[in-house]
Amino acid sequence: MGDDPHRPRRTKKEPVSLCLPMGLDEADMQRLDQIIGRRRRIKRDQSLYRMGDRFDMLYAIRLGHFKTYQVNSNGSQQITGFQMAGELLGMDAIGTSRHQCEAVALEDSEVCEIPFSQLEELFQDMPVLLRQFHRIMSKEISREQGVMLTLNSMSAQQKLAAFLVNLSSRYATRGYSASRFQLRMTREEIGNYLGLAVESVSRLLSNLKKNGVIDVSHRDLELLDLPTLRSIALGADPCS
Amino acid sequence: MGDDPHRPRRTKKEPVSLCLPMGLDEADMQRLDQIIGRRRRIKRDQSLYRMGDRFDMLYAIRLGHFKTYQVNSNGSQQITGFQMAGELLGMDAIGTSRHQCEAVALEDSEVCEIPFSQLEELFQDMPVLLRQFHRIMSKEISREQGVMLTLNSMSAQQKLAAFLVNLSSRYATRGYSASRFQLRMTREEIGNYLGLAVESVSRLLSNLKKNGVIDVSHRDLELLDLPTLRSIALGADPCS
DNA sequence: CGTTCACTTGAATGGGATCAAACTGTGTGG
DNA sequence: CCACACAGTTTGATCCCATTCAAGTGAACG
Repeated sequence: MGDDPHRPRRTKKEPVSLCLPMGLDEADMQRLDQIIGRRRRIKRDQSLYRMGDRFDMLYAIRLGHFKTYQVNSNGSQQITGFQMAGELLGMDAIGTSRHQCEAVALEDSEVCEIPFSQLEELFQDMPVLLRQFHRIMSKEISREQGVMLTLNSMSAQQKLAAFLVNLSSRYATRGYSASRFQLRMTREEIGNYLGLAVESVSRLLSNLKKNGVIDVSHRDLELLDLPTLRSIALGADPCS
Repeated sequence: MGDDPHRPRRTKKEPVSLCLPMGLDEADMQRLDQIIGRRRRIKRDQSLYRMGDRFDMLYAIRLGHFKTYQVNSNGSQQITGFQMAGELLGMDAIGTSRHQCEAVALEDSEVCEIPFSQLEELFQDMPVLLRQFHRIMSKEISREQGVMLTLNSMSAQQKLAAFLVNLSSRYATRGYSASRFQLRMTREEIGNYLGLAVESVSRLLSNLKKNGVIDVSHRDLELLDLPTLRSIALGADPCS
C-alpha cells in the first residue's frame, strides 16, 4: 500500500481546531487562542474522560483518534462514535454538566483543552464564534441523525459501506486522502459501532475486496471505487 | 381505557416553550416573549418545513405531535424522530442554514415561530438563555446517541420496549401520564423509525399485551409494568 | 520460537423480513 | 340507514440474512 497517506495536503497554519475559529479575524483569533489550555497527551487505551466525570472542558483533537462509548446498565458497552484530529470532543456533556460517555484514545493522541466557561465568556463578545459553535453542534445532531439513524434499517453491507464512505469524507474535509487511509479501530470496534458481529465485518470487507470495490490488508484500506461504495450504502447493487 | 390521560398535571403558566426560558427572570422572560413570533397552525399531514428549505426559524411545539424524516437518495424515507408539545424543532438546520429533514404534523398542531437571528441577538445579552439553549442542543445530541445508536444492536423486542419507555419518560417530564398515552403515529411509522417491519411491530405489541406488560387497543396504550418494560429494553427477560 | 491477539473462513441456527390473507374501524355515498 | 371502499392492523407460513459456534490463519512481540 506504499507510503503514509495520512499527511495532510493542507499547508495553512491552524492555531486551534479545524472548525471552531472559521471566519474569525486576527484579533478574535488571538483571544480564542489564549483560552485554549494546555495540550494533553493521551496514550493509546487511556481515557480522556469517563462517564459521570464533571464536564468543564471541551477537547479539540490535535493528533490521533478516539472512540466514545457508553456503558449500558447491563454492563455491555456501546461505541457511539469515532473521532479524528480536527474534531471536537465532549459536547454531549453540556446538557447535564456530566460526561455521558467515555472517550478513549485509539492510538497515542494529543488534545487541546478548551475550558468551557471561558469559551462561554468569549461567546458574549464574539457572535461569529458563537455562530460557528452552534454550527458544529448542529452538525453533530444531523450527523447522528443522518448516518446513524439510517443504519438501523440498512443491511449489513450497506452499514459497512456507509461507514467507510463516512470515514472517507471526514478525512477528505480534513485534508487527508479520501481514498486511502488506515482503520484506527479493530474489526470488533467497527462491529460494535455498526451493530454487527465481528465475523460479519470481516466477511463483508473480504467480499468488497473480492469485488474490487476496496483493497484492504489489515488496517490499511484503499477505496478503489468510491461511487460504487456510495451506491451500495444507498441500497443498490448488493455486489453479488 | 377511560377518559383522556393527556391533560397536563402542571398548572403553572408557561409563556413559551417548556424548556427554553428556564432560569430566566421576569424581565428577560418578557424580552424572550417579544421575539416569539406568531403562532402557526399546522393541520394533520401538512409539513412545517421541507428538506432544503431555508432555515430562519426554530419552532416550539405548543400543541400536537410531529414526525421528522429524511428522504434518501434512493427515494425511501427514513423517520428520524417524533416530537411532542414542549419540544423544539429545527435545530438540525443551524449547521447548514438549510433544513436537513422534513417535519410533518401527525395531528392538527400548533407551533410558535422563533426567528433564529433574533434569538442570536438575545444570546449576546442573556448568557442564561444561551446556556439553556446549549443544554437543549447537547441533550439532542445525547438523545440521538443514546437512544438511536443503541437501537442498532438491539433485538426487535428491545427496540420496541426502548421506544415505549422513551415516549413514556418524555410525556412524564412534560406533565402527562407516564403510563397511559396515545400513540400518535401509525405502526408503520414506528416500524420505519425503529427499523422494523410493520408486522413485527404489531406482533411485538401483541406479545407484550399477552404477557401483561402493556395494554394496547388501537392507538390507546397503557404501560402496565414499566419496570419490566425497562428491563426488556436493557436486554433481559425476552418475556417468553 | 512460541504465545497472544486480531482477524478470517466455514457450517449451522434462528430472528425478523417477506409474502399472503383476513380483520377492523372509519368514512363516504347512495 | 346500509353498502362499500380503504387504510391500518393483525396473524400465519415461509424464507433469508446475519449471528453464532467452531476452527484455523497470520502478524507482532517478548
